[in-house]
Amino acid sequence: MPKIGMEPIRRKALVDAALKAIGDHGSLSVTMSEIARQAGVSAALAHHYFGSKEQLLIETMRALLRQFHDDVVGELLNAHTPRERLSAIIRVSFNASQFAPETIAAWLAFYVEAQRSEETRRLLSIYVRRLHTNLVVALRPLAPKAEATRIAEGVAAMIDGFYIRQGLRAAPLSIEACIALTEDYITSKLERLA
Amino acid sequence: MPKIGMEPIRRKALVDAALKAIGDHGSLSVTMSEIARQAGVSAALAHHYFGSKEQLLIETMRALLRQFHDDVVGELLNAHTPRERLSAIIRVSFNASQFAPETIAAWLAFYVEAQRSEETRRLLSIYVRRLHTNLVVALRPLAPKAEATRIAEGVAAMIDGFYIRQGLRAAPLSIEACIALTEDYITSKLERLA
DNA sequence: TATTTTTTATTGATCAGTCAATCAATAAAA
DNA sequence: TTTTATTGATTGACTGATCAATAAAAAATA
Repeated sequence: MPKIGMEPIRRKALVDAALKAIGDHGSLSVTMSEIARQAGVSAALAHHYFGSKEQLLIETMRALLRQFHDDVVGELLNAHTPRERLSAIIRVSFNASQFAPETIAAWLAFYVEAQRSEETRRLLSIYVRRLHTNLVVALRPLAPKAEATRIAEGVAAMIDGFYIRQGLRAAPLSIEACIALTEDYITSKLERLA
Repeated sequence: MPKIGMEPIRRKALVDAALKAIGDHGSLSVTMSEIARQAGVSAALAHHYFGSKEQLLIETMRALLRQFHDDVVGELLNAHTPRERLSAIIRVSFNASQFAPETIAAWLAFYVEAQRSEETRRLLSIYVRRLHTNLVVALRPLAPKAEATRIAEGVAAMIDGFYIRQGLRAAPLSIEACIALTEDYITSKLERLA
């Protein structure tokens, strides 16, 4: 019983379903059928709206990126000092939605996919650059440019590192511990400048 | 023209080929045929010696782990002060063979595989624990236990973070820069204790 | 020593299963 | 009547795994 205007609804449902499926499965080698079933539609419909599996996965990745970006922007609104801005960025990186096992699995899977897919690499690079820029801008009032850049690189690596380690349920570091260690890194580096 | 005693030769060739194929392909979804071709044998032979693709991949991962471990042990022999030991560990993490694109791709792929495969997760956990232990042992003379642990966690995350970022050929940080930033993190943290 | 038997090495052919993609068909809305 | 929504059925390609067949080396036996 087809109702009109389903396209955006189905697209969103399929992207959400893809994320869920990737998370459950722990990799991008999920089938269109799995995703479609999760979304409550047929695999044919998924192809109808996205053309190909690759395209659906890229849209999923875009959604992940957008989610992160929105979270950052939201948190930055309430941050008024440079240090608060740094904390906001860190907090978002480790907040519950980003740190959910399925989200982590998806990010990891996309990192791997970036080895092969130009488009995925391009999208991940955007994330990397945005994070870097945000960090440098927040650090700029607290450190000279060269130093701000280097701290930003260290922080970014630390965030990604904690992130992938969380993927192995083996390194039992709490969210709070990850945040504390990252904050502490910044503090240590800034203190040395004073 | 079968010669006797081929088993160890073929096993090694196949594991090397798997690593190469994974590196080229950028993921674990390589076919047995690809791996076998790379090793110059038939796919049937690969099955003959390893039983299954999964087993071959696990052996490949083991080889990667062993290589890393051997490198660490080798470097630690020449390191006599605590700080030298730390530098040795860092140097190995970023040395050319570990930082080769195909090696990085393989590590990344295994991180993803760990989401699904118990055995892979177990192996990766060994790497994580070993690295942690090595770092803590080296740090112990320089910092109280609790602090040593925390620095070790930060360093480990940083290493892994730089690592996966290297996978995206987008974040152009040289090996030397990664080493310098990691060393610098340790220095900053230790200075604060003095 | 000459022979037969067993073990090891190796592959081409093939099976059985999976999966992305396509398409024709159906039906409700416009 | 055209457009939008939807699916079941099917196709075509791929792939992990198996197996029978071949041949050389080694071991056993005569």
